[in-house]
Amino acid sequence: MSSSRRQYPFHLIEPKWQQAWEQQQAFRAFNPGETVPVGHPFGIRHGLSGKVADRKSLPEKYYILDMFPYPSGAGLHVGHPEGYTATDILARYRRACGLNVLHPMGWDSFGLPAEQYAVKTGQHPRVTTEANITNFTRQIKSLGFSYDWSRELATTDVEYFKWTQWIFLKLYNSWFNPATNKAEPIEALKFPADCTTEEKKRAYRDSKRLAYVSEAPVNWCPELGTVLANEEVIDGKSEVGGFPVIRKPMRQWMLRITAYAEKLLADLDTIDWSDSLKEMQRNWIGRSEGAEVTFEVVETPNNFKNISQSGVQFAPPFRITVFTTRPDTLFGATYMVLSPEHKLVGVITTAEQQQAVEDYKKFAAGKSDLERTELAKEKSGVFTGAYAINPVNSEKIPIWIADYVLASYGTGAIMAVPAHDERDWEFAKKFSLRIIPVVMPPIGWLKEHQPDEWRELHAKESDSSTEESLWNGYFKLGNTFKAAYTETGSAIRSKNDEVSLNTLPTLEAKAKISAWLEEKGLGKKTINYKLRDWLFSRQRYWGEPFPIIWKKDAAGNLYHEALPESALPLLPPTLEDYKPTTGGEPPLARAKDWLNLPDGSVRETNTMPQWAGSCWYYLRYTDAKNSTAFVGKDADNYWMASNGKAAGVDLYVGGTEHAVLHLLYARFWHKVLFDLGYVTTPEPFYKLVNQGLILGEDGQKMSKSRGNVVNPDDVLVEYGADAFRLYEMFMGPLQDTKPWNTKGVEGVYRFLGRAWRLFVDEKSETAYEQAEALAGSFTAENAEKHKELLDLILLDGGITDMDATPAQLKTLHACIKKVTEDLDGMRFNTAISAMMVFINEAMTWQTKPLSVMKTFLQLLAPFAPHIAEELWARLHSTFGLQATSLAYAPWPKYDPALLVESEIEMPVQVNGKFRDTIKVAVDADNATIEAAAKASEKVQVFTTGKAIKKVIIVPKRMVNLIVG
RNA sequence: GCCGGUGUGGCGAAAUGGCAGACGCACAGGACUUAAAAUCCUGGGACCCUAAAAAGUCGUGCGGGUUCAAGUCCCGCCACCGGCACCA
Repeated sequence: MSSSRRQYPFHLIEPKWQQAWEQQQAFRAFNPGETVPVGHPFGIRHGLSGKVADRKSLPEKYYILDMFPYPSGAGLHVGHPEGYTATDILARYRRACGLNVLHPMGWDSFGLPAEQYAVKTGQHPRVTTEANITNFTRQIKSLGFSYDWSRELATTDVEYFKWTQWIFLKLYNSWFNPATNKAEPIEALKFPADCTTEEKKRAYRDSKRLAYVSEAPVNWCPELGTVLANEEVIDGKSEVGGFPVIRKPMRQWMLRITAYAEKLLADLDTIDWSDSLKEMQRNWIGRSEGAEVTFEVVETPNNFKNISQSGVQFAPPFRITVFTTRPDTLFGATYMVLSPEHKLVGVITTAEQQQAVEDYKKFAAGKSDLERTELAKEKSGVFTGAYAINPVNSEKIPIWIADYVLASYGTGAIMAVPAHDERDWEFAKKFSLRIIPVVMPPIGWLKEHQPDEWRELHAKESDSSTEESLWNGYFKLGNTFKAAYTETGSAIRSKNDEVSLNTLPTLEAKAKISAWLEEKGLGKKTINYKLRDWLFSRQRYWGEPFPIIWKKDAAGNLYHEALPESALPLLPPTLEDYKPTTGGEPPLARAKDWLNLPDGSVRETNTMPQWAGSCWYYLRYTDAKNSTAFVGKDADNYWMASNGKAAGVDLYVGGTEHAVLHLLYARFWHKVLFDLGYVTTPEPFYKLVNQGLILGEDGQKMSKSRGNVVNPDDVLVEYGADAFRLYEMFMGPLQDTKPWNTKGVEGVYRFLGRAWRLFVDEKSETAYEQAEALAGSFTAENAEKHKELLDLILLDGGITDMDATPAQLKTLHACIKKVTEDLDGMRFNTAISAMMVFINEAMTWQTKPLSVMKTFLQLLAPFAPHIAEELWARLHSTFGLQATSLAYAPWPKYDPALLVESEIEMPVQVNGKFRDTIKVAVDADNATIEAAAKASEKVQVFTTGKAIKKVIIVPKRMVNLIVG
């Protein structure tokens, strides 16, 4: 900590204004139907003081949102305020522009750390969570953000998670109707004819619900004691903590997000997000178009064991359906591969291969996800002993199993075309399977991969040979590919009695064979997605309990049933022991009283993941106190409804880490709520910006272990909130990754000091300092006294009520223009540099016009609101003006006429090289400009004795003389 | 491997196809001071020449191209960052 003198008394100014804003509720946003208190600055600005704000009288809305933080014990990190400052600047700017700005903050407060702390100490997670929220609130408030704190929420609030549970019930009680392409209530779903019993009806509905129970291999993390969603597993390790994750079959709740794959993908085109983020979501959804093709398995004397699986009897003939994106290569399919988990494996395997197949299945099942990725280089698999018939050429092809075919994608089975697929190629090479090329590559491909063959062919052929004749020669010589050719090309050797693909380019070949397959009932066009359903239950204590109970039917089988809405909120039980169990039994199961209901049914003991609460918090902010609905119609209509192009949240700022987690989940929930008619827009976040990572001073990612973490509290003590805010924005473009530099904070701090000294009287400041020294350092107790001291500082006599000179006006209006345009484009760093330019210029003025200085404070206010408010208030009282709130003062407009120069400098080039500048009248004609350029001595050095061949004049820009 | 992004002084960074390096940091020199800090003023891409300057040459990851003119547009590479990764 330096002992240097403060640039200005930010330690008095900042608490003073934060308190004033809070008392006045200055940044409260008003909903339609609310009464605007008399004297509220918003009401004064918009003529609504003391009136009920109906939708027509309210100005246009602007909803600007931060990703709410998880209130960790470590407190605020410098990365949090980066996004928060950006949104705060824009919120303040839009307010000044006259919009009704909704800018809320809250807490994503369910989560693992509080629970782990509870396991260690026995302290209830609610206690630590509340303490952390208190600390976060203090830190965030000390930065002077203009949040509407009346809308604060926490996902752990009973009044909040009641509605999270309510939305879950909506998911549970809905299904996706492909005919109408939207979610509908499950009661409206018609039963098929064979649903004759209650059990069958129940099973049918359960198979359609958007929230359903599935018994399948899931991601189990033993260290965390819970299952995880696919999105939470990175390279076989948990996203939180980096612990190993294994596959384990468990009964879990799933959300049918795959029903929305197409909408989630298509609607990306309607929203304004960065390309990279949209691309991440597109990749995650992973749409691919192709066809399903059915192959019949050949019956041999020693295969086809008559086995029943999950109660379903299997009987021949057996058919295997595969998914392929290249149906045009079907003639090149020389074998098939099933995933080891494929349900037909046990049925078709021959006696001879029985043991090998069993061993391989065990081997594959024993691999963790991590091992599977690491071993990906080497293909493995075994022959089942069975064969299938290729439907296009009746060839008998062997059926293998291999773990490079995934059970969870497509149909869990493939046709292998080794000539045209990298993976099939490797597998075929390893196990000496046939390779038949059926797509003709460009001849250049042969030159690259098989130069010897290429030379041989070229030697034989004439110059006029076509690629086709070269390839014909190639195959005639008995050559075959030495690598897989996976691109498109013309089909070859793809012909049977009914259909020929030969000579067709890939796209047409695909269409032709698909049509033929469809006609024959052998296949159909299909679209597949990589996206899997969302695993939605966790074996944890600190999460929303599911509003579900389990009952037994007449046969003694368990079935689930939803609680009625009237039973909400369903509170979790109090526990002594929050520990997860090793077997995957949730901690809630320990609470026997809570678990067992009088009628013999039991409660669901899993809880929802942390993402549940963050899936809809942005909706709750619009109507945070509503006790009869998760959000009221009017509130949703006003804050989320379409206005021109924008819909939903107008601007959402947060980190990239949520690209395929929160941002995908929230879009999914929103679309369901939209389909069911509860919200008015199909997308929640119209525009989204990712702030870049702030690195440590050493250029490395900030982390405790590296010891390079910057604590905002420390920066605030030394430089104040305004300097902190300004620095975070001055570092560089918001979206960029950039390193922290404490010297840089000093730079903007000095800028604020220069701005301060432009206004205040140096002598009175000295008097204040002496008084402050006597009064002792600033504490909460002597805050009032210090505030009085602050009043000792008087304005500088250099500010006068005179007219501004044209030069001064020009400086000011250039600044207004730049700052306004940069705010619209979210270029905060260059906006700040424009204000620095203004201050550097204003420092040279003998006298400073009041009007100019007032306007400058308005420009500064969104960035450094405390110092701006203080100086604004002082200017008004000193000059006896009516005190108004700076926060709602109308944003200044620049006058283009003032920026017009009478004389301008133009660069002169000779042969494209800059040589001199000339001064000409702004409206000078080309002849005058040319003459002035030629008259320049520096230019003449390069033109004398040479002919000027051409003169290029771009008015108001430059002159270029071309000499020969 | 595939997709997306980024490459500009010692550092963070600016530049509607038109004077590259605004603004800030660090640095150097000066003023003020007994001294320091703070503040204020001045300087600055590299090279070459010079006592100093002027003038000149080169310069936005590398190689080409379009253009009177390219950091900016086009083609081909390289490096780094982020995401996905046996998805048929």
